[in-house]
Amino acid sequence: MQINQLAALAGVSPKTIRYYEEIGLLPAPSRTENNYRQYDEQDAERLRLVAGARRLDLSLEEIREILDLRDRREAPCRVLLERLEHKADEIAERILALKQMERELRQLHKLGLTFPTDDVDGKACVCHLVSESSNIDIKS
Amino acid sequence: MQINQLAALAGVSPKTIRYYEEIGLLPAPSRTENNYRQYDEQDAERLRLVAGARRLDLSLEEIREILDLRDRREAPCRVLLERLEHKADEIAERILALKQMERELRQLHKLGLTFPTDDVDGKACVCHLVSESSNIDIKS
DNA sequence: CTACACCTTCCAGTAACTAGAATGTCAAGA
DNA sequence: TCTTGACATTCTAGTTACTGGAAGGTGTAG
Repeated sequence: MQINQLAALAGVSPKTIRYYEEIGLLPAPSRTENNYRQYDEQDAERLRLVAGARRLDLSLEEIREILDLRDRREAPCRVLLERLEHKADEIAERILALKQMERELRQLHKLGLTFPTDDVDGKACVCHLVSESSNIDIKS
Repeated sequence: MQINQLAALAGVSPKTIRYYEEIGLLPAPSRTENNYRQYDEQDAERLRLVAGARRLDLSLEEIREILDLRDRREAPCRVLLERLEHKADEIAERILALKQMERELRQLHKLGLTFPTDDVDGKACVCHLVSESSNIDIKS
């Protein structure tokens, strides 16, 4: 199959596939006589693993590790399982941080609404609040 | 004050300050006779606004808009206020997406635990689950 | 005199692609 | 037969917001 077809199958762009090949994540495939890349089901499976892992937000480096294990015929399952859990923990943390940030933004917004919106220089302006935002204590 | 001092004041690195200057976010400051950058309180205030906004995850382009308004003596508060709200909405969305992803990862992990961990080729391996993860229906 | 801590510029690299230019190949329709 | 369109190829460069490092100048303390 050609690159476009493989791309559709895995849900990525052809550019992405060439990129993965360039960085050595995917092996260089055979070519037809007109120099088109030629893929088979095995390539598709490998790419699906990559794309699936990407969708789960694993980094290309993490994915490379997993593929390397697989290429050395060591079962990557244990490692993959670990990564999955680790990633979930990371995401949970990220969620907490984002929640905190959302709270701050909403607070700042609410506070800013009570301020005049045409005071360029004065202190009574949301700009000033933002400048100082690292120092604002936000309760609740 | 010198660049290091300004950096400490605003909570960013000197490199970052030079970078901001390079892309025109901060004006080129005056120099001492030995070519060191020389900053004053006004510079500090501007950088604090930038740093504060960055901490709230506004992009440099968004910040540039706000600064441009201010430089044209138009009060940027309204725009900034809008941006804050918009950013908060964006973050809320992102949180939802991440929560979904966390759920998926945990599900996958749990499911993977019930599979053998030494099956490189077989379908009964978490690797295979990941390959197919886009197709898995995750309830709850 | 020599560390040491500052400062300067410039070049390169990060992650994971994406955009675009210039060119080649192939099948179908007028 | 010609041309149009949809594929394919390679290459370069851009994205975001910095960070790291090299190579060198400056200023102060011991």
